[in-house]
Amino acid sequence: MELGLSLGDANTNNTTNSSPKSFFLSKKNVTSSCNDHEKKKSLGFCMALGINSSSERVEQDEDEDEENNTSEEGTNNTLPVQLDLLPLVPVPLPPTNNLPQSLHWSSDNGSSENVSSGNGGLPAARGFDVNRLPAAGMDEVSSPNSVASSFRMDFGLFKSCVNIIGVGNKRNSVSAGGNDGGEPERASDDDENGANTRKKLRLSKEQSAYLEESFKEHHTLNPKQKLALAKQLSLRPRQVEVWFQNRRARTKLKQTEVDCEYLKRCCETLTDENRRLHKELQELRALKTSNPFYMQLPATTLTMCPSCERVASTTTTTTSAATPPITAPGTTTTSDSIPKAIPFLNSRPRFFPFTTNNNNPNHSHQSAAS
DNA sequence: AGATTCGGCTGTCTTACCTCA
DNA sequence: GTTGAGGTAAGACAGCCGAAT
Repeated sequence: MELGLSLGDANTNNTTNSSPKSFFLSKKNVTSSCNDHEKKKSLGFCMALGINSSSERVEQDEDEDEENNTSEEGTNNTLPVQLDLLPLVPVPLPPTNNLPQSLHWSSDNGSSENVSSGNGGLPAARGFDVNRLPAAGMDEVSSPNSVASSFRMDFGLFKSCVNIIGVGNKRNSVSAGGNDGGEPERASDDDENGANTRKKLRLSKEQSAYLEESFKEHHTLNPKQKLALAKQLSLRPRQVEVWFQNRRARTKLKQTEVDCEYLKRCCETLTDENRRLHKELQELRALKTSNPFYMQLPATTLTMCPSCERVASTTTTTTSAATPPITAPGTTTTSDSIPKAIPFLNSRPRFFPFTTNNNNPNHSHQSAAS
């Protein structure tokens, strides 16, 4: 099911034809990605921008392209439309040189690939990446709890199998029964006592930070990367896999929240604008009744150019041309003023998938708003 | 074409930790 | 200062689905 939120002509069937004047709320993504969050916060509506979860796939594909060292950068013909929901806010990335050491992914061809070079490998996809929010820095994202709590976990929680690596712990590799490098098992993790209890551990600060940095570079891992990361962090590959799964899910959830908030603001702005225009219309009608000469204005028909979607006017002189134009105070009927009266629509965000043919050489319409 | 494998996504459970009264 | 309730974040898992083989 697709919900079409049309901002354009109500007469056009935007949901069925290819005229992209509306953006859609994909039920698949809305229900799935917002489900947990809506239970808690009831944000009203969520939105899946783009093309049915393609953004995640885009990141994955780009990552894989990096790994394969393909030279097809920027030549991807199947590049999905990236809809920037929010204004591009240049948020400085935290320095990545605070890693314990550089991340070296072993690519498939065996060559070691240093990926800790800033955000060079990051897909510049989202205009507003929740991972780069200043308030969602490394520690805040990965570990909202205090540093002390993390260290408390490291040294105080594990009763029988504390094995410290650096400052962190190695409890997981112990409980894995020496499964490092083994294939990820989907069964529940039995600890060394054979108890089938699902013991939950807290990753150390260093482990979380390392995983975060890895996630900034690659949102998905190939088996080799997963094994290398698990070995480096003394975690089970399954743990790394699960961590990335959860991280992706939470990133998506946060992005959905951000998108949702932005769309709510857009909706409020449009509602206010609609209210204001209704009020203006009422004022014009009132003026029309009070001023009988008002209707002797040259009839001005406002039409929208289907090509550039700008308002044009055609004046039909049905009345005396000597009649001076009378305009209502504060209101204008010229073609220039109409778009200016709708500042939001003039500065509409680029995520509206409008098709503009302004570069069309055959487009001879003299733009009134130029 | 159907079976199998694999990886990602989603929903849910569980646990650790924080806040506050 | 201690404690318990409530909330939240995060780790873990099962099930499902799509793609690849």
